[in-house]
This record gives sequence, structure tokens and C-alpha cells, in this order.
Amino acid sequence: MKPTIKDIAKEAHVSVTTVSRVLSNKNNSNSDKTSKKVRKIAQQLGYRKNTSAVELVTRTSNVLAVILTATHTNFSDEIIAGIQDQAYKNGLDVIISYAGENNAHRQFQSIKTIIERSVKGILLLALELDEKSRQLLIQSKIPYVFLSLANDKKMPFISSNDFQIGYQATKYLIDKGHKKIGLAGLDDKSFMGKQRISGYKKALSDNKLKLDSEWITTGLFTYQDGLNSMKHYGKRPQVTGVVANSDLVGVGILNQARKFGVKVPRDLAIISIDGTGLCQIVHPQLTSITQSFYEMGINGVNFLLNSKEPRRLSKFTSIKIEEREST
Amino acid sequence: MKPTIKDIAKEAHVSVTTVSRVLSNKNNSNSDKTSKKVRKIAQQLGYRKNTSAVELVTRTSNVLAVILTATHTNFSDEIIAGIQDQAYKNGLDVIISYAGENNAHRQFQSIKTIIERSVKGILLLALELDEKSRQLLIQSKIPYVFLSLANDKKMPFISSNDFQIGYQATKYLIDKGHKKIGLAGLDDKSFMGKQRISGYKKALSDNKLKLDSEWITTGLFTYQDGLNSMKHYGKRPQVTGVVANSDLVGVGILNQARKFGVKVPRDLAIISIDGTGLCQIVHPQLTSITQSFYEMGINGVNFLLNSKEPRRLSKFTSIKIEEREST
DNA sequence: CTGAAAGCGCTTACAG
DNA sequence: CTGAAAGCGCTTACAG
Repeated sequence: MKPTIKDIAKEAHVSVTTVSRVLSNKNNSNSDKTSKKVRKIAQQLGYRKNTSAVELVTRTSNVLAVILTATHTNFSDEIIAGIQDQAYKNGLDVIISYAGENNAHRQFQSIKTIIERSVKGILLLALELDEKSRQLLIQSKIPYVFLSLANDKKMPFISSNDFQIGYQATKYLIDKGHKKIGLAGLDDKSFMGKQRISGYKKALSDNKLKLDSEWITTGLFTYQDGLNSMKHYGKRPQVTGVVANSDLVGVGILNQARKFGVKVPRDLAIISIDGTGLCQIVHPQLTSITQSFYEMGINGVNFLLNSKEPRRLSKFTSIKIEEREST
Repeated sequence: MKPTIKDIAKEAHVSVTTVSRVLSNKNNSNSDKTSKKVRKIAQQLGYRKNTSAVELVTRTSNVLAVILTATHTNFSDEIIAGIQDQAYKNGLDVIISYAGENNAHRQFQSIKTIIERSVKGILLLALELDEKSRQLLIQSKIPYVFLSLANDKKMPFISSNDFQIGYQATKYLIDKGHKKIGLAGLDDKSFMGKQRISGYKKALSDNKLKLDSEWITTGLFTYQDGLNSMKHYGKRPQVTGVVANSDLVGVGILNQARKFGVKVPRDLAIISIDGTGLCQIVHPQLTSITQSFYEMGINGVNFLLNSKEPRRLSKFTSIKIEEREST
């Protein structure tokens, strides 16, 4: 059997109370001599704290849970790195749970699993919840925050301002002289998609440019959606510039354009949304609207740690344009 | 306060024993009527099981832990997907913990955190442990298995056969007529690196080809290592073919070759080890030795589930050559 | 500075 | 088919 504090107590001829105090660093009271003895014996016995017991009695835990879709968003690593670093600084553990790919049942299951352990907070990464999961989450009373995906349901989030992303990406191409601009590969049913479309349209109308709904292609931000978008635009595309709604979409457009003999940026300019490392390893390198994914992670953890305060404010992280070779 | 089974018992006028039996599906004994009543009340009260308490008393858990480095191995997603799917099929939860980047302290911490909760098993992804962490892991008596990285310390693993990878990749280029072959971007201090180098050398000597140690470049499998390797080979490389030790290394070599005006595959053939999606989205597409990452995940979970059996066998997963445009 | 006792929320023989 | 009781490994007022 694994040793418990009882075993240590017996061995050290002290009470379990004392052992507990020493081992959980409530040392203010115990004598150095006792502390040392207890620690030494714990060490000898190969003692490991039973976290279940601790959590049960203290009714708290120092665990932050991250839930994300298995969707291959190639930016989640950066967000997770931010979460991880900030959690580590605050002495918190992080556990991650994948909620499957647009699978409502698995999402529900994942949330259920998480809230049945007493986690300190929940970070939901690029996740859109159905009503049932949403209820479950709210009911749990555990602090949570959505990352990277804002939403209209008055639930707290930390993300880029997707209206601004749509607006600025479009504006950037306009400033480069483009008049016919496409918007490619986004999910027009999602809140994020709607925001970006609004921004895109606003930029066009602010500049008195016409809009053709044929220039907007929908999808789920995948590489394949990029290929499809370019096939849709054709070998002699009307649009001279396109806003790709993810780096993968951008690369897909790029590759299909090459197949078509459409030169980037000469015949077609591409600006890609996200700005992950991928933009720099393709040729030509993709100009991007770069999101602050790492900061989202940092801010997400901070948000959760301060969640006792009355004002829990959602927050936008910064975006910036990085010009490379595709525009 | 969150409701407990006590609250349900009171409300339903039954004992906590009965509530517990109903809610943990040990229904063989309870009457339908009682079960229904209990479930209904649990539902009304918004009852959530306290996993800490359950784990404490049953001394088991249905959680599998994955520990991985934050290193941007772009294949870990595939392994995790395999783990996730197989765990899900077996009713297990998966938690993931990042152990930092070659950070011994954080690795130790990560393992400690994991074993302080009563997890059912531990999967270590592409991780090399120092002695201290290794001891901790073994002492814990929790079943574990290394994934993707074999090792020489007699610890169980599931991975590709890296000797074979080195051998076959080299052999492939030899069969294409190459006589001067490079091996790029690998860590020659790691067990994996050594295996691959052995395979590479064996393939050369089996075919009576000469070896120049200048043709082997070391690194940590990163994109930058790819760039550096090509810089090392130079604008007029001696080698006519190169084995890239990760897809990222392959892309790095490709891009630097382009800058040098070295044409792939005409002037330089590249075969890249891993075969992730990246190979298909670059231009020209990279020929690869493709590893079965998803299967590693599946097999890892199965290994842990059968770990009570006396024979715990490490296992190699299959590799295959996928010819694309870079050779 | 230290210890006895109660209790966290659950499960599980055991008895009826 | 159901319940009383013990116990999982820990923490924490409280008392001395």
C-alpha cells in the first residue's frame, strides 16, 4: 500500500495533525526539529500526497481546465503556452481536455468530466457550445472564460475583435489599391464569422466599393476550404485581393493559385488571418493579420484568478498587420 | 452549497446507500421506482458527483494522463487524437499536461502533479526524462508507456523503429541513384538520434557508399535547423540527397535551397521523416517516411489497459514511404 | 508547539 | 430490495 500521513505519524511518533501541518507547509507553528523529522520519514517512505483527499476536504483545487476542440486550429498551441506559463507562475496546474470535433455530445461529456472535479476555473478554447452544454457550464458555478472566440450570449471572453479583423484586413487591401476583394473560408453561421463579414462589408462601403456575394466563400477555416475557395474564384479571378480567414485557408488559396498559374501577389494578393508560423514557412510568405494568441492565454488565466471581483470584463487582445510577400 | 447525495437521500426519503447505488449505476438491486425517484431529484437539485470523493474511496480513477513537451512537434496532435479516441471507447477520461521545453524541473513537477492524483496510467509523449523524474515515475507504481520515443532504459515504449527509419530513408535515396547523402537536423545525443544514425550508416555501408561526417548536421528537429543544415551544405552542395529528420527540417532545407537557387528535386532530393500534413501543403510536396502516429496513441492506451498482464511488451508501429515531389 | 476529534462526499461489505 | 456503519486520506478549528 502507498504510505499515508498516518504511517508517517506512527513512524515519527507524532500526530497526523502535525504531519499534515508540516507537509502542507503550515510551518509557522511546528518546531524545526519536528519538521525535519517528518519530512525525512516522508521522503524515506516515498510518501505522495493524495490529491483527491486534499481536494475533498479543502473543497478547492489548484487546477485550471482547458477545453478545446480537436479541430486543427494551428494556433491553439500558442494559447496553451500562454495559459501554461501564467498558470505556472501562479502555482496552478493545468489539465487539458479535447472535446472532439464539432461533437455536441462529446463537448457535453468533456464539460461534465471537468466540473465533476473541483477545478478552479475553465478556459474554453475556440469552442462554440450548444444550449445544453452552456447550461451545464453556467450551472456549475465554476468561473469560466471563452478564449479566441467571442460570443453574443453575454458570456465572458477574451479574443481579438473580429469585426476589426475583418475591417482592417479589407482596409489594408483597399489601401494597396484593390477594388475587388474576396473573403474566404469562414463559417458564416458562427458569431465570429458574422463579425468578420460585418467588418469586411463596412470597410468596403466606407470606401464606396461594391460587394459581390460571390466573393465570399464559406467553410471551416481548413486548408481544403482554401483550395475550394480558389477553385471558386477560378483561373481568371475577378477579385484581385483576398482575405483568407485562417493561415491554412491562405496556404490553400496560394497553392491552388499556383496550380492555376495565378501569380501571388502579382495577379492576386492574399492577406491571411492568424499569423502563425505557417505564414513564414510557405513561399511566398503570407502577409497576415496577426493575433495575440499567447496573450489570450495569459489574460485568460488572469481573468479567472480575478473572477471574484464584481466586474468580470471580457477583453479584446491586440491585432497587428505583418506585411510579407503575398501582398 | 452544492448538493450531495445526503441532500438527495433526505429529499427522496431513502438512505444515502440507496442514492449511491442508483447514481453509480449499481442498479441490479434497486427497484425501478426508487431509481426513478432518486434520479429525478438528483436532476432537480442539479446534483454533480464529487470525483475527489469517489476517487478517494474507490482508490481508482478512470483518468489517463498524457505528458508532453511544449516542443512544437507538429505530430503530437495525431498521437493525442489516437489516445483520445481509444480512451473514449473505453470510458476513460484523458488529461494532458505540458511539461515545458527541455525543462527538467518542470518535467518533474508535471509528473509529480500527475501521480498525486490517482490516474490509471501515464502516456509520455516524445519525452526524455532525467534520472530524478525517471525514479519518481517508476516509484509511483502507476502504469506508464513512452510514445514516439523509444529508449534504452528498459522502459516500455511504443514508437517507430528509428533504426529502420534511418535505414529505409537512406536506402530509398540510394535506390534513386544517390551516392552522397546527408542526414539533417537530428539530436545525436538522444537515443532516437543514435538509432537513426546507425540505420543511416548501415544503409550506406551495405551499399558500399562512403560516409562523410560533414554530411550529418545536428539540431533539435526544428525549422531553423533545416535552414541551418542547408546553409551548412552550401550553394553547391556535395550531397545530392538528404534525409530530413522531421517535416519542419525538410521544409527548412527546401526554403533555404530555394534561396540558394538549388532546385528540388533536380539538384537536391529531400525525404522527410514524419509525414504530417505539412508535407502536402508545401511546394514541392515532400516525399516522406510516414509514421503511424494515430496508431501510437491507440496502442498506447491499449498497452496501459492490459498492463496487468505479466508481459508488457514495447512495440514498434509501422512506417511507410510516401513518394511526393521532392525526390 | 502539539494533539484529539470531527468531517469532507462518497462506496461497500454486511445484515436484514 | 434497502439501510446503518465504517472508512478512504486528508485538514482544521479548538484546546492545552
